[in-house]
Amino acid sequence: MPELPEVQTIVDALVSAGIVGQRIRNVMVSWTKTIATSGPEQFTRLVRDKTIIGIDRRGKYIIFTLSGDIYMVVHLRMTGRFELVSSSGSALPHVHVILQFGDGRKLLFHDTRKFGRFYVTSKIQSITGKLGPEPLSNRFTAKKLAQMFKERKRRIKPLLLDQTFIAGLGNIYVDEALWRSGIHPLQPASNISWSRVQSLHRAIRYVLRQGLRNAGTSLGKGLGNYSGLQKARGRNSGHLKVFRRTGLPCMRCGYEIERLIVGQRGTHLCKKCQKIE
DNA sequence: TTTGGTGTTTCGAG
DNA sequence: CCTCGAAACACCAA
Repeated sequence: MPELPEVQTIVDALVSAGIVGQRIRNVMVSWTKTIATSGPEQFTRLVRDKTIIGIDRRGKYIIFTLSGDIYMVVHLRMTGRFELVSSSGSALPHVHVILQFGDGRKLLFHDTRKFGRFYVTSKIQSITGKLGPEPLSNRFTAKKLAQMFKERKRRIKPLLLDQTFIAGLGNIYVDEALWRSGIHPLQPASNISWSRVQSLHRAIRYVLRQGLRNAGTSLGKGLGNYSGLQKARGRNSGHLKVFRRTGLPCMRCGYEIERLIVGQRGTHLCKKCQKIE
């Protein structure tokens, strides 16, 4: 599902496709609830004839900066995806929003499970203000992470999934980062040793950069699974060490990978390599 | 056929 | 402060 590397891959693809500079000539909304901040009519009024000035990512949000000091922000949630097509129509089912640009191309928002959301706002802080730090920024250091863990009694996995604690991590990359750093998902955050915090900090940045380098993680072949713009599949699934490897040998020690539920999420770990301290 | 698993966020209850 | 569970949905595998 789209986490930081997948969302960044999509943002990069949109920029490469020359979407920045395009004027939004026409808008179509066919599933009302996809627009979170207003009804479809007002949404159309707000974005039509605006020019896309920039496309950025913050956490798992895609931020389109539009002319007129407004932002159109998209969260893909679980199955949201974009497809860019030339003026002729689309064959995909579950297309809920279409933006047509000045050059005739259309950006289709496709979302099988309809959890994805569009927001329009003039104050970007209303969306991004609550998010935790960006894990790939220079300001996110091991020291900073140790400070963030201090006094936090919560279990490490749900904490890392909390977007107000740190932005952009999801189920896949959290399992991978915990495996790499040898930390048990149920470990209370406040008593992780300094050397393990350093290791986790490195691991988070490593797995995210690896995901980015491989253009994201695509699993399975169903429509619900992540793919980038133009249906491009990510190549990262072959690099996963624990996620969805239940019953297979740990790639570090050979012990069987187990699956448990932590905070209502499927969680994969090696109990030999990942112990509670 | 039916059931349950899938994963992101938000909200309410305890 | 915390944790849990449900809801928003459709699909797919068993």
